[in-house]
Amino acid sequence: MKPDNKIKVLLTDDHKLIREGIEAMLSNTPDIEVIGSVGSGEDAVNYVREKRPDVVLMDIVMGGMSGIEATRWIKDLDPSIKILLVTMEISKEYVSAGIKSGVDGYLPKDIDKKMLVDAIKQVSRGERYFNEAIMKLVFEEFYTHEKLKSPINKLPNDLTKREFEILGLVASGKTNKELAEMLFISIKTVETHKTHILEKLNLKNTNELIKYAIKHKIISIDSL
Amino acid sequence: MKPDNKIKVLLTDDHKLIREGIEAMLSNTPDIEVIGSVGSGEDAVNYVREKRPDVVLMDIVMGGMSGIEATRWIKDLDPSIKILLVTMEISKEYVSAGIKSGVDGYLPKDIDKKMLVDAIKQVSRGERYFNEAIMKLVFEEFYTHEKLKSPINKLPNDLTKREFEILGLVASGKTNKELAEMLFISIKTVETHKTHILEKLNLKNTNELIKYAIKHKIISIDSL
DNA sequence: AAATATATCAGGGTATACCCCGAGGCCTCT
DNA sequence: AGAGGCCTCGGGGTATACCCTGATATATTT
Repeated sequence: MKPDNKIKVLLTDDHKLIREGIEAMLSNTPDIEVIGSVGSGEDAVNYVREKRPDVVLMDIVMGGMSGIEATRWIKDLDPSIKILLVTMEISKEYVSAGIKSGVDGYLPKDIDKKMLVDAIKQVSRGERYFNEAIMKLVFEEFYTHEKLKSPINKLPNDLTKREFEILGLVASGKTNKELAEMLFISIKTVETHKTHILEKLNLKNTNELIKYAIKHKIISIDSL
Repeated sequence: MKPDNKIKVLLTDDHKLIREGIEAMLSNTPDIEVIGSVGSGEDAVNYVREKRPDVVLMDIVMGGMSGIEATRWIKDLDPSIKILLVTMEISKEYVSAGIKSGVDGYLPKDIDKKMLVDAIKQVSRGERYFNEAIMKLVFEEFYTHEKLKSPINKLPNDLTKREFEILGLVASGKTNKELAEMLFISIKTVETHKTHILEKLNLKNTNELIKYAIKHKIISIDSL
């Protein structure tokens, strides 16, 4: 972008009043120019097909095509076009769906001029614009989602304390000898424990034990 | 929790020094009592089996079972026990894995006393403790993950076709003898291939080979 | 008091994995 | 024709894992 070129912005909102409000807000900024203003997602996509704005301010809730859907289309046409979603309230579904469709930022509708200008400049530079509230929301969703989808690991609870302890260490790659040394017991004892573990878990050897341990998340793949 | 009962805390870290440091930090707090201090994930799980702490402070990186895995096991035993992960540096993988395993909070190791006490009290009330940096990190991961789904699992190695074939079979649990029989080659040849594989992948033995294979999706966990 | 579970260890054995060395046949590329 | 990579195989060795049979001590349970 040449320094004398303003950032070309397209406004999309089915409320004319809001479009005009935003346009007024941006009217006196030196680096930003509103080059268009449309009232539907379809129009936004068509507009982008002909003229190429740098940034699209997109309302989420509109009659017809939603802002999310329009975003998908526009990003498919030209991923370099930056899209800022604008929304009344921050909702989980919209944030997640918006991210999936490839938006570059999220704005509340009650934004002030400075934030708006900052956001537009930021995404036009290729950065993203998400405020704390959004990130917190994403975190919450991520947290509950990740937690719920974690499978319940059946525990081989007929193992004794010592056996359990050894199970973890064997799975992490320790040899019998190493175990004997680090636990201050003889190799024979380690072998006995291991034999019992293999019996109880119905396994054949250390190799199967490792696979068992990974499958049942006794050790994690990340730690490998 | 009765008001006259202190919050019972278990410390888990394989560095005794750090355990003692944290214990000293918590020694003069009226509402918190350190009831135990162990040096491994296995010990933590076993300890929790007998005594029931309210909160477990858990190091992530430990010899043997990781703090993440220990968390999973403890949460499976008793989800009401709150777990705070403690880590040197904040890493994407750990945060994500930690959340999946059900942790209630995340602490950096260079925490001061006030933050530590706050975090413990907060999770013991059933709230979560994650700071801004963590949430931002999760957001970043969520964003890139949702946007770019690039599950290209390439194998950055110079294994030959034959070696690769054998890698898969070894990982699936075949012994050298079995391989020799099913491939109609001698055990010596199998050994040679395996030696080359171990060299090229910088591994030590079959155990590590299995872990490597699982990590790199050469064999799937489901097939175990 | 007796039975059971747990943790410890030993002898003596076999099977397997892993190591170091060398080597011949086959292919492709230069 | 030579060089190099790949696949094949061997001798001979050590280390480790695994198996079988027992044994002792301690603690818990019945």
